[in-house]
Amino acid sequence: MARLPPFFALRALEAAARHRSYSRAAEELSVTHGAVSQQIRRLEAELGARLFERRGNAMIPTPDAQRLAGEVARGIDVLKNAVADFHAAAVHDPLAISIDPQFASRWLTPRLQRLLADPAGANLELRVEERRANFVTDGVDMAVRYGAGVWDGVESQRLFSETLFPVCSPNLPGLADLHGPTDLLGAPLLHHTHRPWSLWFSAFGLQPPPQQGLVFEDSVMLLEAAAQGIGVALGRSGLVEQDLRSGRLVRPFEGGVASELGFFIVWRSDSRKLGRIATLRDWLVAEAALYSGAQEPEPA
Amino acid sequence: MARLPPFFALRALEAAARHRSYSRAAEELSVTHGAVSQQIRRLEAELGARLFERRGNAMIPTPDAQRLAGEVARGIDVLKNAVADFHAAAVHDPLAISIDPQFASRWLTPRLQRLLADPAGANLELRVEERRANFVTDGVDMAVRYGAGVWDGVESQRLFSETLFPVCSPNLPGLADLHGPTDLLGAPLLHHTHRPWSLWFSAFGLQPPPQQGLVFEDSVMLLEAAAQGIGVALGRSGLVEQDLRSGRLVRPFEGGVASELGFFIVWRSDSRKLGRIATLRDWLVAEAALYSGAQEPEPA
DNA sequence: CAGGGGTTGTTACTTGAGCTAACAGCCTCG
DNA sequence: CGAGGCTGTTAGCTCAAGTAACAACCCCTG
Repeated sequence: MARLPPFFALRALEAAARHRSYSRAAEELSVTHGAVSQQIRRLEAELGARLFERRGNAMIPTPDAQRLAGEVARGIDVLKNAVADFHAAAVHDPLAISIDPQFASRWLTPRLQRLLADPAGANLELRVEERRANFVTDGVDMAVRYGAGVWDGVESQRLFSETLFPVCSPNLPGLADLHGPTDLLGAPLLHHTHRPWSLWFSAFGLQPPPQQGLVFEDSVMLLEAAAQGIGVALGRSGLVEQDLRSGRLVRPFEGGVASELGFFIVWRSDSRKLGRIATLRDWLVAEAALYSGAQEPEPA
Repeated sequence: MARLPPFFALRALEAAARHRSYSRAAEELSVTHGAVSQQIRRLEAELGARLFERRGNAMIPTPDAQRLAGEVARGIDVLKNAVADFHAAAVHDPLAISIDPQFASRWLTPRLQRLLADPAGANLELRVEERRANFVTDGVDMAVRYGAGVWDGVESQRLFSETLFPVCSPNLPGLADLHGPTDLLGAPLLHHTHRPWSLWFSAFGLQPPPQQGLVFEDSVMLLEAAAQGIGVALGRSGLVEQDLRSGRLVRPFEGGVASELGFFIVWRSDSRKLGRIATLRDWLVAEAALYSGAQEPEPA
């Protein structure tokens, strides 16, 4: 492929051919006429052909130069459009959101109608996916993730603030002897894969017991076991509220630990769609605050 | 219209996206990887968006960057083609020749078949036109002109070498008294618009008489008047040969002046089609030498 | 026809964009 | 775990290219 002459020389040619004047071209390109003159002279040397002829005070392009200028104009247009489209994409392209499946099904779906009716819900691309999407390479603008709210190179905002505390059946044997955190070290503990008891014990400066015995992946099953009086489970404020109200579960003693874990809205602070991200984020946060508690989803 | 980012930055983006590697891109662009890295960083700053993400040893473009790169590639292609077409035009475009009408009708037309059958006659654009075409602005590659062979900024080669000498009727009164140039000063002179007697007299260091009396535009009419014994005409070797052979005209005394005027092939030495011009020029010159004399055309 | 305003040609000089070079950090693979 | 390969980053330099200023030329107008 033939080497491309200096780009600015081509621009100068194009502008000069259009204006039929070096001075006008120079003005348009914000340089002096001398610069245009030199560029075109160099271009003529490189192409091996005269491109302009001076006629009085006008510069007349040769037919060949005119044709070349036209083609160059097309090329420049393509480039300008490419850049313009890139910028426009930040405004018009869907806001791609990678969403935790649990969050999507248990929390977002019931609110989807409301979201879509709101301006914040315009032009979204909701991707419900298990894996943690890569913001840059996957073209994801925003994500809803479960975790401690600390991820590399992204900003995040907590959607729900949740408290962890022990719960058990009101009929649990030895319930009366449980008066504080230390007492739990000897009690039968029910474990959960993603919310280990260690979160609780370490908050009180205690060495947590090994995560052994019954380990549940599903919170519903965990709480069911607790309700049956098999042991003490670590409950989440959002999830056990109903059971506490109904008396199916009780708290052996007061005192909760604010959990670091939870659902977070995550985004890159250098995203080009920051404005739209903020709008949606604020809507989600407001919505979460509105109905705090009972409907919180369970992470995978 | 949005400002275009530095062209080289766009090239770097395009190459890097294609290779998925700054090093490969740098290689292709004949710069160091650092240059590519900087260019893309600047481009990211200017566009306000990440364009690449490092994944292990590969650089993955974002979907947006990929799309932009594709468009940029198109733009670059348009430019490359524009330049390539420009170069190709020198080889494939018709050779445009501006031809003096007299030359075309009296000399070239009878040889047109031969010319077109010859490789030199391939892909020509013959423009028969009175006015002197401008090589640069009119896209003319070559011309056949009548004159002294001296024009600004162009090269030329004489097609016919012609000699000027006095001719008259063998029955001209006082013919016997004409023995040399000086004698003509007193003789009745027949004038021609484009070949004044001054050409003749000044060659002998004589002050030419004023161009008054009978002034012809057409050589045929001029020679006709001379044959009728009205006066002495300045004859051209190419044109009067037949009349001399038939005895219709005679030369009062020997001695001719090489005329500077004549038909010339004219071209620009900086033409991109120099090779093809030379081929055609040589054909014309050879052809003119072949049949020198009788068939020479008359300028307008 | 002189002269003012406008245009391009041309040159020496200068400046800063952007490249190189070199080193560091990180990844991959054998 | 080390070698080789990739990109990130910085300092520093280079030279491509623009400026500025003058010259030449054109055109129009009073």
